[in-house]
Amino acid sequence: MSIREYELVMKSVADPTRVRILKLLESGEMCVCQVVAVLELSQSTISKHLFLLKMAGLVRERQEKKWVHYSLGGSVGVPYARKMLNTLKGWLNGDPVIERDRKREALAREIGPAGVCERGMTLPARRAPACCPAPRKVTVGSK
Amino acid sequence: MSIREYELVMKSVADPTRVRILKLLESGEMCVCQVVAVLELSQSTISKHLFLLKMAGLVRERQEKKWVHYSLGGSVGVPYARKMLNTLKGWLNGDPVIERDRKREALAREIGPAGVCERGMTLPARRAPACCPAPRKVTVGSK
DNA sequence: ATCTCATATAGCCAACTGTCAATATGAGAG
DNA sequence: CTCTCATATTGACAGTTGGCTATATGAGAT
Repeated sequence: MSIREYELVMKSVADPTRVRILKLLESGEMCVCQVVAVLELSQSTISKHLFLLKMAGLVRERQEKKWVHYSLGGSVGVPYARKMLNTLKGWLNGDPVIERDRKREALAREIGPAGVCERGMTLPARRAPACCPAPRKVTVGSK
Repeated sequence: MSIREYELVMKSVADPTRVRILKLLESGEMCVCQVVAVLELSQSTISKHLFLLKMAGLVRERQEKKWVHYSLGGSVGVPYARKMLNTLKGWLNGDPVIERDRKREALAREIGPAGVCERGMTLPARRAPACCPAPRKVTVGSK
């Protein structure tokens, strides 16, 4: 309702990294390590972005076993958030960055949180054949 | 279409000052001096914001006499911009800041661009009685 | 051609933002 | 209880942003 709340939501969705996260979550919840693996940003960076999205009422969190899963549609009572999430579903679907993320997302969902974490929050090079070892960890989580 | 264009539009509308300008323009075009008078920010600040809004395809400009008038709905071919302008029409209408701006906007429209500029881009204290002199210019344009 | 004045641009500065490496936290497993 | 490990937090740093003052620009008026 207030311009302050509006600003919180809009600034949250305006950032490229955060909108990439939101687009990932459109097809279902993901754990932090999966998001890290897909976007190839540091774990602390992803964690901070998820915190901001949560503050804006755009995502909610759920703990299961050792993983924290995030999903779309946080607290009710944030009308701007829900409206923007809905609008976003129809946007950016043709964007090359988003499409690349989607492919990597499919991989991350295939091998699951445990699989991703075993590999040090990275993804297998190509379709997961459930055989390939993790890459030699020269600089883990780099780039 | 691209995430870059998306970012341009969304960052533009996410700023409180710029959304205030957009809300002003919802009831019709205004010249720069009128926007300055209503928002009580420096002329250069307003000018810069209008430039950014124009770049994002959210506003267009039109010169008439010595004044430049800005209005909503810039270039076609920026789908995000049009969609956001439409969405914004239903938002923030109850916000105290926006409501205050609306009252001042009415004053600015009453006296017109010429009237506003004669007063050094300020507004009369209350309903314009077409008589009151401009305030002594101690520090013009200051808060 | 010159002057005026509304607007645009340039330059500056403090505050904010996004990223990473390093470290702290805390729930599950043993 | 202790250890492990996924996630959160901290601190540092570069880049961006939004505001201002001062100055440039350029179309109308004279």
